Amino acid sequence: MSEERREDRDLYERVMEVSRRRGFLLPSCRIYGGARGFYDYGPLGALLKRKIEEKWREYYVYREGFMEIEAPTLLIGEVFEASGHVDHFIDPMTYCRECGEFFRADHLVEEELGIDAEGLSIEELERLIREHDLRCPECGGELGEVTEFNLMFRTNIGPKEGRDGYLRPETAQAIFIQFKDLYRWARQRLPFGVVQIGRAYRNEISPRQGVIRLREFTQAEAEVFLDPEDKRYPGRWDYERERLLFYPIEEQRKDDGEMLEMRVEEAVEEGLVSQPIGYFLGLTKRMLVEMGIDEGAIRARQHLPEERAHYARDCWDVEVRLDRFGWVEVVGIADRTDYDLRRHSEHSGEDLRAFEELDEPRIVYRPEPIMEKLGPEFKSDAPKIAEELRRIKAESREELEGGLTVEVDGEEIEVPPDCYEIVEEKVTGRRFYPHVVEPSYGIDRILYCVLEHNFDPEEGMFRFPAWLAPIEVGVFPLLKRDDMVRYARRIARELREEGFTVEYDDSGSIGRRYARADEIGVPYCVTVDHDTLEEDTVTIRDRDTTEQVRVPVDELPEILRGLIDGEIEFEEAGEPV
RNA sequence: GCGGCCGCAGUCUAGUCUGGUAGGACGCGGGCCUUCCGAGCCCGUGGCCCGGGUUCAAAUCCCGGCGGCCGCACCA
Repeated sequence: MSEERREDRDLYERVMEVSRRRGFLLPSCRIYGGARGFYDYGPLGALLKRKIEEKWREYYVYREGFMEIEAPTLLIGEVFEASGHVDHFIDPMTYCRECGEFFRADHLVEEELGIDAEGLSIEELERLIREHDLRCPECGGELGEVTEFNLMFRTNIGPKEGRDGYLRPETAQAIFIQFKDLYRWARQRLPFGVVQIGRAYRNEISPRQGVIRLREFTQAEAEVFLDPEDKRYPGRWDYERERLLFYPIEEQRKDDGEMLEMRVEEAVEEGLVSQPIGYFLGLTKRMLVEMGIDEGAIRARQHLPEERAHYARDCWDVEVRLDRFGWVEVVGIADRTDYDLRRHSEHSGEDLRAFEELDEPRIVYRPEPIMEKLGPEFKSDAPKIAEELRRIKAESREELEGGLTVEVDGEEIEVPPDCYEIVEEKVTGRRFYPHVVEPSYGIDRILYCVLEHNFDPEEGMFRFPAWLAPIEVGVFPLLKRDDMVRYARRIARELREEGFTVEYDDSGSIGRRYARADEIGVPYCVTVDHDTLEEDTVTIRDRDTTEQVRVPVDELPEILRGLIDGEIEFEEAGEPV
């Protein structure tokens, strides 16, 4: 009966059950009844997560050479005002008391009354709804109170009121606001990349699906700064040769739309994806496959215009197919253009532009305002006019002669020639806002995909790639006898000193210990037996074949390292048993 | 946030309808056994999601909360 029931449960349920029982993932705050949208990583989960993050670093930091920074998760309000998150992340909501339908209060007022409701306060929206007796557009029911739905967690910094702060809804902003220093550290040369791995927070209305939608989650983001005039990322690796399933907007809109399988380089050539996005799609696919995710269950799907974020011009998700949830976004690669740097420049007053030196300096001409003339002539408008004049550049002196027209506050103003002096200026380069292509990884989702895709439902165990297994080596005495126990403990200690994650186990029978190790995906188990005591050799058991080889104890660390790094085949690791 | 179903040791579950104070299996810890693939035997560990109400008495009935699953909505 219970066996039958076990088979009824879907993969998600089984994976989560093992994960909970063996300490990968557990609901937070359990003794207080749990907290939706929050999960703890248990001992094995924390190890696994670290290995995933480290693999990510291998790709982005060690191989691409991107700079890694780590910034606070709590940032002051101005940052998110500039980034657009305050406007785009806080929605006034209302709902129907009859049918329970949920609405954006401002959209509803706009549609029903035909007025611009943007920026209206909660109270004003509430008043408009009551005054005009607005009803539910679905069923005509009475509407509930208007509440501010705040996707960002807001707090105060400092005592009392203090300064506004938000827990970051994405890690990216911290990178943009440090652009000046980062650019300098990159020797002021584009392209360059900056990464960050860290927590981000979103107060989701209704988080579900375990670790797939969390209120606190881990992002690994890379911001790749590119020259908009040559918006390519010349990667040093061959990820563009990866084959991938592409699901572009046009196919999604067709009734019989299908995914197109091709190499990244072909997709770039055909104009399906931009080169930098393509490069990181290919990179991502290779990384996911390395983590044991099924190649056929990975695709690149382009965002439809209506689902794009406020900052994105184009965005492709890398999705992984899961048993229960279908295609799930695990990585988003967005073209953020110069949106963020421009906004932060405008809001902070800092110039966050890059500079490129020209091969040959150019001579340009510009009007330099003469304030003694401008002042008496235009009074209080003079400073603004001067500012506008300084913006004007010309190829030749003649273009500026005989007076100029500038626009100030929407008004055309004629500036007579005696109000400025034409000066010659040497231009040595151009200043511009770099564009940003952002591959953004949801580490928690990837971790769940890794669990599900490496889960063997027949045996009820994880078959992680050896390098990824949270516990790399199990060490057991064949019998729970003092001499074997001592020997095995010593081996376990020595392997730990060599940097392996090791589990020593002497409880129950040897078969039970292998089974326990299999369940959490331990790739190799070392057993101390009678021969070990005689001749200092041990057996290594391979998780996936259950075959064993016998090796000398003093070569054990080296052999295990080779096995885990995939440098030696198991059959060649020692004498077959 | 709405509606439906649900909540008992680490896991799976009997008991809930009909109120009388919780039983099993696996796991886990210890012991025996001395054994290379979840063996056996003995001992032990551990539970009614939280709060309130009804009642002499609540796992059981009622209300509220929290949490889980499904559908809707939300997920820039």
